[in-house]
Amino acid sequence: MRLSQYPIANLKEVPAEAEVISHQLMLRAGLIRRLSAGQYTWLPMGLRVLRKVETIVREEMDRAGALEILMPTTQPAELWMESGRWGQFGPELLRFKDRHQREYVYGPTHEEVVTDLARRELHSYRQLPVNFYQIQLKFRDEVRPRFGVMRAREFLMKDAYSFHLDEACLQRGYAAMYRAYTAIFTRMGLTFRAVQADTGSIGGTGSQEFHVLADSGEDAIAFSDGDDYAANVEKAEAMAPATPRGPATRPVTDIDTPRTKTIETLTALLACTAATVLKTLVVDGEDGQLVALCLRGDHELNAIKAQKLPGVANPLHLAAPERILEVIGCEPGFIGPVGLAARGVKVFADHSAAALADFVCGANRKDVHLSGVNWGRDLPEPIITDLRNVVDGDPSPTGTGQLRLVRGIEVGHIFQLGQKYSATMKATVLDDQGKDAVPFMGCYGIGVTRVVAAAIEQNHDERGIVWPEPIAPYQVVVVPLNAARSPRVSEVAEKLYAQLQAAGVEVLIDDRDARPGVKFADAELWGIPHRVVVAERGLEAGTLEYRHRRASDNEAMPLEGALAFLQERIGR
RNA sequence: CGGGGCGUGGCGCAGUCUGGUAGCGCAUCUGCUUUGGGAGCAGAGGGUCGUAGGUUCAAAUCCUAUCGCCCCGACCA
Repeated sequence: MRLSQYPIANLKEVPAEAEVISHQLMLRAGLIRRLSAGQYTWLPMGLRVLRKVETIVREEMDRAGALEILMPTTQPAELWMESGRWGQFGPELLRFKDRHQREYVYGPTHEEVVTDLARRELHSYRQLPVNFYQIQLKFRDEVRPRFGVMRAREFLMKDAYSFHLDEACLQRGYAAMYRAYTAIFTRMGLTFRAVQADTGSIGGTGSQEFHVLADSGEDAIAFSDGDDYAANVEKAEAMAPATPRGPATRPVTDIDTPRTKTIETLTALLACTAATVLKTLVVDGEDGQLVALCLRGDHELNAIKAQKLPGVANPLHLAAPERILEVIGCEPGFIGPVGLAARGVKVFADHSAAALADFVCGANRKDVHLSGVNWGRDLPEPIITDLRNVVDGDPSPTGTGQLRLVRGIEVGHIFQLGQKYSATMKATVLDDQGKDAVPFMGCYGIGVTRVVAAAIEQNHDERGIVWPEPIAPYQVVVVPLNAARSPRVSEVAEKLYAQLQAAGVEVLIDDRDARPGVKFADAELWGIPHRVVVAERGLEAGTLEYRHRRASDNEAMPLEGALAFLQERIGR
């Protein structure tokens, strides 16, 4: 493409709406434009990247034996009523009516539609296993769309759904998708990690997420430095401490702690570490009761784990202060587990909280804490469970190595769904005995648009985007300098451009009447991997200047054989 | 949905408190000069100040309502 004929100008200033770096760079480099909250138009330069991501996904899905289909974006509500999700989904599901007042949804996901397809088309076990996938726009009416295309309301997703006669076959299909995803993100040139994940509301038995590693990632992931264990922190298991609880050595004592409502102020006042303090959080129970969750002062509650506990409301909700005052007789800030059982409050403690002895906790009286408290002596033993987020240095649940924490952006998720949809929607096939069998399903998603933003989060510098080569919009940019004054520069640049094009290289020529600085800045903002400068200066010596986007210096390249030089660098 | 903030040429902002008929930088267009890291000079075009009411001789500015957008939180395959 000729940049002289490209109408979208790069922005020097960052639009005020953009907070994260990928969003800023995508706007500045003219990859996307916002239409409204969470909706973006993809401009030519951005769309090329999106299509490359899509192509890699498609090729690897095809290679894995999946079959591409295309389902409608809009779906009749009946299917959602049939699966039961019409009631389960909240306002995130965009609902509307057609002219006949028939209810529809804009698909946020396609389990219902694909299951409906399966029950119409699949009748025999001989047709299984099968994996249908599509690359399709989705709409989810997110409470708060943000970060540009990273968390948009409308986005492009690759969603695949597999059908299997039995669970063993599902496992094999799932494993094949794991391999396909690994191939996909590897081919894209991204640094990523597959981690065990919580299955969330989708349910099912096994689930793994694929995260692009980036410091700005929304998710924390934990992995062992001793083996290949890796899990989302939501899911990562926190082990009981290696050293058991010590003996009780001190009596319970009141401590005056006026206005000391946080662990931070408490440890400052008492000159102790947070690891010797017990923190008590009170949440709503299932039945209107309250439930107390005890953690060591230096640990953080894991909401996913907590809301799965028997008797705890799901979703997790911190109890209202008024309700706590009513039941416990004290405002939050001075809550402790002592005496709660007598008030009908169930007490759970994290493994490490349960291992404390002679600990400090709230006294359930304003401005008072207790010290020297011991489980079993001063209050009943709690229900011991895993309640906290793992922290860096925790032992790995596998027993090998320690956990390390990094941040990631979830770009893929694979699930073993089981028979949830096939059973509810009666998608059965005949097995080899001629009996009805309910297929096992898997579902596998990749956020195609999100991959683009994640790639930028992971690969950029102060000058702009640094595309991994497999997804760069163009491979090479030819930059003639001062061509207006030098017919020779223009000739050489045009010839090279034509050669590269003929050789099938994706090439840009910056034939704009612009100063060198402008051209360099734009090429770097766009993140084009290979840059060739054509200028009088080098032509005298019969050389051009080559520079890779990641390099900091120019390299001379011969004018004769320029094509071969570049092809070698591109790696073809 | 709770909390906070912002809507003024395409983009970034000032002006609002204290009412007097809109300004700066970037971008765009024209001309001349310039040409290896986002050029200089001269000139030009472009805004009913988100929208709708109200107060006033007079509203970007004050009042009311409303819409949109952003951030934090809760929420989220």
